Amino acid sequence: MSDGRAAGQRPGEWIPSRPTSRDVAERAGVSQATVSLVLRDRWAGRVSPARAEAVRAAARELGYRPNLAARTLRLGRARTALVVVPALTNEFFARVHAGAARAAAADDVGVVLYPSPEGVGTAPDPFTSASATLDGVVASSMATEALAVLSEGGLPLVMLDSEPDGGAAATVNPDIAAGMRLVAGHLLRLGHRRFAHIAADVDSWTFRVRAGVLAEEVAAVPGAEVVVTERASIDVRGGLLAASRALAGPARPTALVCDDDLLAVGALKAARRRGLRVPDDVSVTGFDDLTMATAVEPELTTVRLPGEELGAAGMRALLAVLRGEVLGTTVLPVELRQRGSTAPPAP
Amino acid sequence: MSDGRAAGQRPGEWIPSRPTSRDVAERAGVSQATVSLVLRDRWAGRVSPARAEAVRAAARELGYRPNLAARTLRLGRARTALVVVPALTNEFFARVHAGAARAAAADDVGVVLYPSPEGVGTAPDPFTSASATLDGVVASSMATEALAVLSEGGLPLVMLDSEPDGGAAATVNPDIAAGMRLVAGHLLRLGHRRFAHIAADVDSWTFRVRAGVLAEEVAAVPGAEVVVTERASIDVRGGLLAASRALAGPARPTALVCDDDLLAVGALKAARRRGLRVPDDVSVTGFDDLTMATAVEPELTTVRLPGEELGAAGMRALLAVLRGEVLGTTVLPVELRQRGSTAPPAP
DNA sequence: CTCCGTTAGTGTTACGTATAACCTCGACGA
DNA sequence: TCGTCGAGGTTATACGTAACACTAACGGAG
Repeated sequence: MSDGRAAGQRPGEWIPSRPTSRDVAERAGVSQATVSLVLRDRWAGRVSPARAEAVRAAARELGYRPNLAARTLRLGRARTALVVVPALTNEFFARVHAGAARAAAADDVGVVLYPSPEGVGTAPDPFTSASATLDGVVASSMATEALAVLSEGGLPLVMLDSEPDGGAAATVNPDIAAGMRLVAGHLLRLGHRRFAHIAADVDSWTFRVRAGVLAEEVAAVPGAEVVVTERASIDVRGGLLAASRALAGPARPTALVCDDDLLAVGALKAARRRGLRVPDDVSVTGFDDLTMATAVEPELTTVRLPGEELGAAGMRALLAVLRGEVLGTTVLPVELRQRGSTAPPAP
Repeated sequence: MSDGRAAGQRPGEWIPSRPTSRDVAERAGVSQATVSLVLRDRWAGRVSPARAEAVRAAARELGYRPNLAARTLRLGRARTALVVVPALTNEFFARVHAGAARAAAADDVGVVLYPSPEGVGTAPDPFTSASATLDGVVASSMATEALAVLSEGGLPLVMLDSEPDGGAAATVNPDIAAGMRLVAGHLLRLGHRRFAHIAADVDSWTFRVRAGVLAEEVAAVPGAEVVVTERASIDVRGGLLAASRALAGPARPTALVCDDDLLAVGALKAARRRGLRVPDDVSVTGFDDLTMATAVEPELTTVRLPGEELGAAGMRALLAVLRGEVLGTTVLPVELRQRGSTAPPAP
């Protein structure tokens, strides 16, 4: 090895070697330590302004970027958080991510997104497959089994739309119970008495709450009843199948309460296939207020969950936990968006 | 709250000190070097099976996870690739990511997803905001300005659905031209002669190709014409507005050719609002074959782009480039999905 | 008995950064 | 005159891992 500088034993193949802080130091005629001080803005009263500017100029000319691996190793923390979402395909979680990324960026923290693949058991380990060193985790409404995997990481964990006091360092939830109360109240006031619950087939806290509150609210009105509950995978097809089954029963429900807009869109299709008009023959409601909710005809009455704010609040909670603060559960308000898919039942 | 595991942190400054390979070594009664050899599976003929097993047991008991920052620093490569998508909200790019992640995992490489925020100029630098050390980049059909930012990273770059020979180390494209030819041929055979092009308002290669091929194919048939081209932001609302304008013109088109399913769904709504029936009064086509394409009524005739395969092929290309291979452009086949939104024009 | 190859390890180093600890020099007060 | 102080740096080191270079023991061949 006649290579002067990096005669070291680089394993593997050739790597385009980026300039290091030492290269910058050499070019600026200072020591590596000075470069670090200047570039980290720790130079007040320790480096003269002229030299500081020289260092910055050298860095700019070389296109220097600090090696994140080395920085992380040295500092012991990565200024990076992992955001875990159950599905990327679901627009709601894209919003959650956007909010989390925004909040993190405000604190100069980066975000790595981990979309948990279907079937958590078979999923690759989020902590290594995310390939970044991490300081903490924000995870959205996961199934209980997925939650168990996450808590093994040994990292501060903030849960979104999850059971309060469920072992996480903090929890941030949209007010799911209030959302379902709004839906039930709206439909009951319209005169509906026979409900079907098109439920998600995921065993997570948020869906248990939805089922519980719906049952509760309906039971509070004499003569009202949830005549059938059908479970469905959270996509349009699942909603279609489940709603078809629900509508096929003997005492046909007049309102289909769906745990998710995707299910509701499927329910819309199911109703149409059975020759039922929405909302004249059957009302349909969803959850989330996805773009799709206003893309379909009629537009969906749905509960708007503040996805972006949820992600942002979750990230802020994580950053607070990392600073040593102790947090409990935060609850964010939700809204009912009344649109064309709900109306009084046919007499 | 009283969970023993997660509550193990003292108040104040707590550094999440995970066990290191040295801790494992001590517990197993060997040197740190041996731990590294065993855990990296480099021990064939260098460590006795008994000791190797002891090391693995110690690692398991301590819950040891190698420090990725240290490993990356030592190796000079991260076994991590960045996947850049223009929008997370778009299901198509979720598919691209899924494919890329799958292909990367097969080679034991991790993936970090970077959803380019709106307005690339103002976006935080993808390379630092992704917070991971990276070996290469796979980027999907970006606007030309975004591409410029990416090429500054000094990393091997594979572009998806982009201009061949556009400066990337390799390019993988769905056969967009063939897709548009299928759409145009289908509509022309049905008898359509007056077309509107509902185009994306993004200046990228893929959309220029779509416009070019549509114009070309239509011009090849006497009497056929693209009577209007409307640009729209790639979402349902954008499609609605653009299609409204297109349908308001004097020589009303009988077919709305949309650059994206989201635009097509908007077009469906626009037609309905104007009292036009689809497909009887006007035909509509899209691109991508999103879930939404079959959620609407009528279901969309659209070009299915192989999103997952695109991502996987892109990642395989990147890995090949990292191994030193030289690649050109790969083209993946596309399919026309004929559904209910197209029919012969009214006489 | 010596030489050599093999097996089974260990010692040591470097990766690039951040920072504590140290050094140097001129000005200044006593 | 000397000690002291602060400004303006530099030197040295540690972070955790991977792997090269080395060693020691042992057995068989010459």
